[in-house]
Amino acid sequence: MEYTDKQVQIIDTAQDLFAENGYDGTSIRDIAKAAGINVAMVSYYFGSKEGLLEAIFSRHAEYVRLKLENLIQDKSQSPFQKMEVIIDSYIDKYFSQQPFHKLVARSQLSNSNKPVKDMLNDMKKRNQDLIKRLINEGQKTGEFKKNIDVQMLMSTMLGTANQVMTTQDFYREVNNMTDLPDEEFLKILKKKLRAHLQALFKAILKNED
Amino acid sequence: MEYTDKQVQIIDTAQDLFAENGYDGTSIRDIAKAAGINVAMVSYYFGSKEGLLEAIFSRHAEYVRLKLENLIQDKSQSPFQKMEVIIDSYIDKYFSQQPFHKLVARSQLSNSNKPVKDMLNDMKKRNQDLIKRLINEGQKTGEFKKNIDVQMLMSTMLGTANQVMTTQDFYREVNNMTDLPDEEFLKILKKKLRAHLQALFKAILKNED
DNA sequence: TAAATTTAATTAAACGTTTGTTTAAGTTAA
DNA sequence: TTAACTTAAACAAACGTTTAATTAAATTTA
Repeated sequence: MEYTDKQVQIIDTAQDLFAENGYDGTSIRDIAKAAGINVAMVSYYFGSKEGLLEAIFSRHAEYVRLKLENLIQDKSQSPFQKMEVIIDSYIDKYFSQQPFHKLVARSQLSNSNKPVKDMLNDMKKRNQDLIKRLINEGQKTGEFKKNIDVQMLMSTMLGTANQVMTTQDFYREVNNMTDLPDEEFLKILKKKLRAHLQALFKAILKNED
Repeated sequence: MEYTDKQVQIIDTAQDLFAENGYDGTSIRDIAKAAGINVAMVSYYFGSKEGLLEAIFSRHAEYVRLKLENLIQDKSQSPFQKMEVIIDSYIDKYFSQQPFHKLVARSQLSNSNKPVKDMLNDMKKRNQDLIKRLINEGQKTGEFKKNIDVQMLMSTMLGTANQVMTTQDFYREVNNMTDLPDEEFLKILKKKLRAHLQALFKAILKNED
């Protein structure tokens, strides 16, 4: 699916507003106003408000898949090094595209929007299969332990990153970092999260040398 | 704050509907219909729809605090044993009160409802302070490691549990457990999650003997 | 205790907004 | 001269909340 500049502009705007105020909490008029377009354009281009939401997700699905596939085929890195890259790029993506990931989290919690949920599930399944292959590779070389629950492992990565992101203001308050510039605070938070997740993955995945 | 039976009935109904369809996705008329009351009763008892949401959270806050405080003061268990109890009771609560925890997750993602967010943050801060005390205790006895990021640790517990809960249907599908009875599936899932979290906590907290 | 009075609970109807979507007229570009 | 785009206006439906009237319960008075 290809989109014109105007359509992409609508998608981007809607993505931010959906993430900020929720799907139900965002009206088409809000989107139209923020994007500087007429309310009828959403129906014209995407059929409906729900169609717009689907367009938002489909635009991301392909990008993620490609990136993962390329990484896994890379033969210059060991399985655990690849795992570290996955953690890194995941955190980067989480923080650089917070609105989108908030939207994903919201959509997973929601019961409506069956096509959207199916799309998210397909996305996740594909990604998880790729990671499973990576783990199998590491088990063959003896770098990884034998019994690994891939799904629990991924739930920890996604869940922890999500939790840290959604409660970052709380984290900031508790640690007296409210007077720090946003950028610097996020840098520290990312660093902490990265170290934390890598320690967790190491404990679960790696065989003691 | 004390509530009459009728008020509790409204709170319980609203809690389920909010969790299922979101705050914005649930109308006062939906709540009234499901609870078998008139639409005006919500405004009459709780002032507004938002007031109802606050009532939902305030009812839980006290309960959690009491339980945690009692556990920590218990001298018959070691710090790590207490930590295991915390994980267990957390998982139990997560699964037995899924609608409520979905609602919490939704509310944390949402930007509106400042009083509600403040209440959630207070709740979390109190709980985290108690757990911090528990960890300090374990560090004094030498059972726990020195450098522990309590907030990252809690983010992993809450985040992982949340992620597993919200994507349980996906977990079920991928592992070919769709024909299993609900109850049995949840039992297995809880067991896996418990083992997973305990392994994580052990790796992060405990000193090698 | 019985009746009278006050307070609380409950109702249906109506309020003004806002919602997603459609229409029909207009503009721009191919 | 088509076709694609863009618009303002209108649509019915749903929203949270308020109103005023009515019933039920509690309290006071006789």
